[in-house]
Amino acid sequence: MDSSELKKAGLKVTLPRVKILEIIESNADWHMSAEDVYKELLARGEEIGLATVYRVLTQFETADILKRHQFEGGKSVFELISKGDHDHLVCVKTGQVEEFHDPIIQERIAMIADQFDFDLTDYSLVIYGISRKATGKR
Amino acid sequence: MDSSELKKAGLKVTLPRVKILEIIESNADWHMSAEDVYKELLARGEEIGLATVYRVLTQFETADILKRHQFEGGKSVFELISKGDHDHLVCVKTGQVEEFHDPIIQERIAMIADQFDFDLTDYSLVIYGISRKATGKR
DNA sequence: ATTCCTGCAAATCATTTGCATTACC
DNA sequence: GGTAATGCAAATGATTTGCAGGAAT
Repeated sequence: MDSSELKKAGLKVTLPRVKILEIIESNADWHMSAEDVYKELLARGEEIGLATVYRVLTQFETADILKRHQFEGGKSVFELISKGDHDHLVCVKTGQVEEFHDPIIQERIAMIADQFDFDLTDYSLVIYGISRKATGKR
Repeated sequence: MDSSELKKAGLKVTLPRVKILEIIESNADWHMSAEDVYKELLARGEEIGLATVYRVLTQFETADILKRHQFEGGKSVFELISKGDHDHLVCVKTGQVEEFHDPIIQERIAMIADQFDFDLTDYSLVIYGISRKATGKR
C-alpha cells in the first residue's frame, strides 16, 4: 500500500496525498505536470484543489518520492524516483519523451565535477531532437 | 561594430538593441537575466523599458546571437553564442557558474540521439554541486 | 512615408501563500 | 482534541502583449 511510503516520509496519510500518488503511479510512463495531475483528479471525480496538488507535489519532491524536471516550456513535470536513474530525450515536435541511462556520461560528469572542485549534488541532462518515428504519443 | 550583427539578423539598428548587446558583451563572463540587463541599463542612465529588454533578448535568441539557459530557479539567463560550445557547472550554494567542454560526452549524446532515431537539435547539460573553493563570485 | 520599434500598463502563466475550515491520529 | 492539511481566493514573480506614439530606412 502507498500509505507506508507516505508515513515513512513523515507525511500524514490523507486522501489528497494518496490519490495524487496513485495517479502518478498509474501514469508512471509519462511525466505529469501539476495541471495534468489536477485534471486527472477532476476526471476521477475527486474534489482536490490545484493549490493542494502543488503543495503535495513539492512535498513528494522533498521526500524523494518524486523528481522534478523542467524540460522546455515553463512548467515543471514530475516522475517517480523509484523508476531509477536515467536521463531524457525530448522530441521538440511532439513532446514525446524517451529515457536512457549512460554510465559513461555519468562517469565523465563525476570526473568533471571533481576537476572543478565541486561536490556533485545532481545534474540535469536533456537531449532535444526530432523523432524520426512518428510515435504520436499522447 | 555591433550594428553589423544586428543587420545581419534582420533587426533594425536601434539604440535599445545596441545598448543591450553592449551590456551583454561587456559582461561576457557571466550569465545575465533580463532583470540584470535592465538594472545595468538603469545604472548606465538609459531609459529603456523592461518589456523591451525581454523582447530584444528573445529576438537575439531567435537570431542565434544569444543562448537562453534555465539553470535552477524560475529565471532565464543568457549568454553570447559567440563564446562557443560549452556546458555548465552551477554551485547550488553561491550560484557561481563554471564552464566546461567535453567532447566525449558530446559524442555520446550524438550517439544516443541516433540510437533513438532522433535528429539531434540541441541538448542541455548542467552539473549542480557545491564548490569546495569559496569563490564568492559576484 | 511606411514599417518596424518602443514604452507603458494591463494581461498571462505557473506557482505560492494567508487564513478560516476540516480531516487525521 | 490538537495539530497538521486542505480549499479558496488573493498574492507573486517572471514574462508577454495590446496599443498609441516614435524612430529608422
